[in-house]
Amino acid sequence: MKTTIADIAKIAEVAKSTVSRYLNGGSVSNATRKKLDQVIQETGYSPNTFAQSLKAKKTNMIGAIVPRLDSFSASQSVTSLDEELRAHGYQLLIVNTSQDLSREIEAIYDLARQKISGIILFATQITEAHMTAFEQIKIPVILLGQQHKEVHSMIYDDYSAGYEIGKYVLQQGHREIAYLGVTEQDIAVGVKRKQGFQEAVRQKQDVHVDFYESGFKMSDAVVSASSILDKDKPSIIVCATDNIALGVMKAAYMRGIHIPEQLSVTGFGGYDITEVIHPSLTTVKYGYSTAGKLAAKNIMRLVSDKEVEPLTVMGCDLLIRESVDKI
Amino acid sequence: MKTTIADIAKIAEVAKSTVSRYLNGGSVSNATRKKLDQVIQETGYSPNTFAQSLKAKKTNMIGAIVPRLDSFSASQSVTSLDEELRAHGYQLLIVNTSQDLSREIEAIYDLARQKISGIILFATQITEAHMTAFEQIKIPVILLGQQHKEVHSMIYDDYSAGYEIGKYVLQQGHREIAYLGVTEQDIAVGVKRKQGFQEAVRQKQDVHVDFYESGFKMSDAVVSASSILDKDKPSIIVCATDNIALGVMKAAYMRGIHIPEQLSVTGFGGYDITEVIHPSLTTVKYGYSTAGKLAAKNIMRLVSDKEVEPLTVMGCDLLIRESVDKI
DNA sequence: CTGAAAGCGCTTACAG
DNA sequence: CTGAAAGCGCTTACAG
Repeated sequence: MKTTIADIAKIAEVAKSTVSRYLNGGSVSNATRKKLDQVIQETGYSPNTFAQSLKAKKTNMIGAIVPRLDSFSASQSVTSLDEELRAHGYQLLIVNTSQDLSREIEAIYDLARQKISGIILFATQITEAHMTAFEQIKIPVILLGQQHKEVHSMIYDDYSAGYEIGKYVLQQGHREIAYLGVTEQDIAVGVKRKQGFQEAVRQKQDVHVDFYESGFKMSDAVVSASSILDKDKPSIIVCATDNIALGVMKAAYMRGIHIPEQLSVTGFGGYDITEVIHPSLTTVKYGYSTAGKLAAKNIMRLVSDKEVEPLTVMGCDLLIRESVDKI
Repeated sequence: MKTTIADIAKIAEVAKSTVSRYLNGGSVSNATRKKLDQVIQETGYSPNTFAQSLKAKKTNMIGAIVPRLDSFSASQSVTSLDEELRAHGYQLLIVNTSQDLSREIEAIYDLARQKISGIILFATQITEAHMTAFEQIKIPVILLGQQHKEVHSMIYDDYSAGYEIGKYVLQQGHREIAYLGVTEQDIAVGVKRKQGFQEAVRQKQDVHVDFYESGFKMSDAVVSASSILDKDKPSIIVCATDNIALGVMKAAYMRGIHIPEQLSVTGFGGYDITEVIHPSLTTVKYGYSTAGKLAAKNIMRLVSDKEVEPLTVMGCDLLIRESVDKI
């Protein structure tokens, strides 16, 4: 039998409103406080969150909409987001959309219906439907990983990351380059990284770059890399993500090509695994944990009606390791 | 302005109860159905979930308590759990405990307070406190990954997995073996896998096995492996998890030891990455996705008061790849 | 400091 | 098939 505020009011011989006040830190006389302390102790009372939310018309919940959980970047960011939020009394509700854009839209409305206080969207593409949803729900939203001028956004400095990788690769003497990117639908990963890379190339003479496109999965990359290696002889394959780089390395091994002696490889991301493999992967480290934590701080500010910069740009660090040869 | 059931009742000129019935699939005349269809359409009405739950005294939410999100096994299982649940109209609420056992207990009570319908606990250890919590909350619980006689449990056949690995390793001619395990606090990973392995060894003559213990992290394994290789010359290191195996491989590379020519390595788990690295890792594949899906089915049955086997044992498959040499 | 009362948005018998 | 009414458990002005 669940005890309610009415039960404990009766036992303690006070009014329900007094109990409520006590519970919410309002002023109560010492005598009643004592009594209430005890009664609540004994009954093991705990408030019904629905009734609370129904009245208060809000919750302490923050929603995170994530395209997938089983990726290094997502799990890192979500974990730190969750920890930071919980440390401040918020609860994180994670919605996995399995990379289905329409589910993303559904999730936005769904979360709003559940009176979530704020939303963090791990964004890949921002469509019209997204914007419509944001306008309708009137709940603070933060975009993580992509930017849009009308929404609070947190992005990595993908352009610089691409530029840094490009500069380093050229410095190491590479002139025959294959760039294995992803769809341009993804502005951050597909466009910005490539643009930064291209800028580095532009500043150098006699460089030849072929651009290719792959899916995000390792297995996609294995296929793409194989077809590149079939017809081309680049000294390096610059990959738009660590996952793709891993796939390329696999493809190389499968044909007996040694890395980095016969083929150099780079990635973007800085996944843990890239340090452990052999040779370790030269890549750009993205601060996924830091981003999650910062996203938490920002959404909490927005929820409390405090100011937040419309755009936060997070830096990245070039990680020079073993997968690139000097030629 | 949020529209409520009262608003739409007024607009459609019917009673609130009629609207509610309409919403919940009760019998309504064709005329009123038409009208309601339209009004709800126009107003974009969506029900307040708190009010619903307050009355109904339950939710369509299932809670998952997870020690960490950033592991292959957890993210795989959670993803499929989530998908299966959503396909049946349930929502998954994920609670990350950051491997803190006391947070796990808190989470159990927390979820109960939120009137969650069922709980899936990604278990590592089951303590007294857990059992007390389970009894108090009176909500269906499923343990995933560990077993307890008083709770519905789903486990992998760790004993057989250990046995299979052992049999294979011996078959390949290995006689000087280092077994790198984990704490025995973890019955499944620390005890069962080792016991299965030992059983295989017992059936063979002249085998020498040294048992060591490592933490779960790759970096822990690098250290443990280094100290093993310093003083010992096993022909193989059998590791209790893929993560540990990855760490061992790293340690070997760092000292210029070739795998598998100079040292063989095996793991448990079947993480995706183990197929991509070079040499690919011989390991036992655990069906994390299948497990998640099955856990979803089981908890839904329990929530609907249907019978579920107290113990579900899930099989594993030996994956023979490149990291073990025949000697 | 304390209590009575209204109300949050919905559902559920109970009549009609 | 439809409606009036009570109630889920809590909070919030408003008096006292």
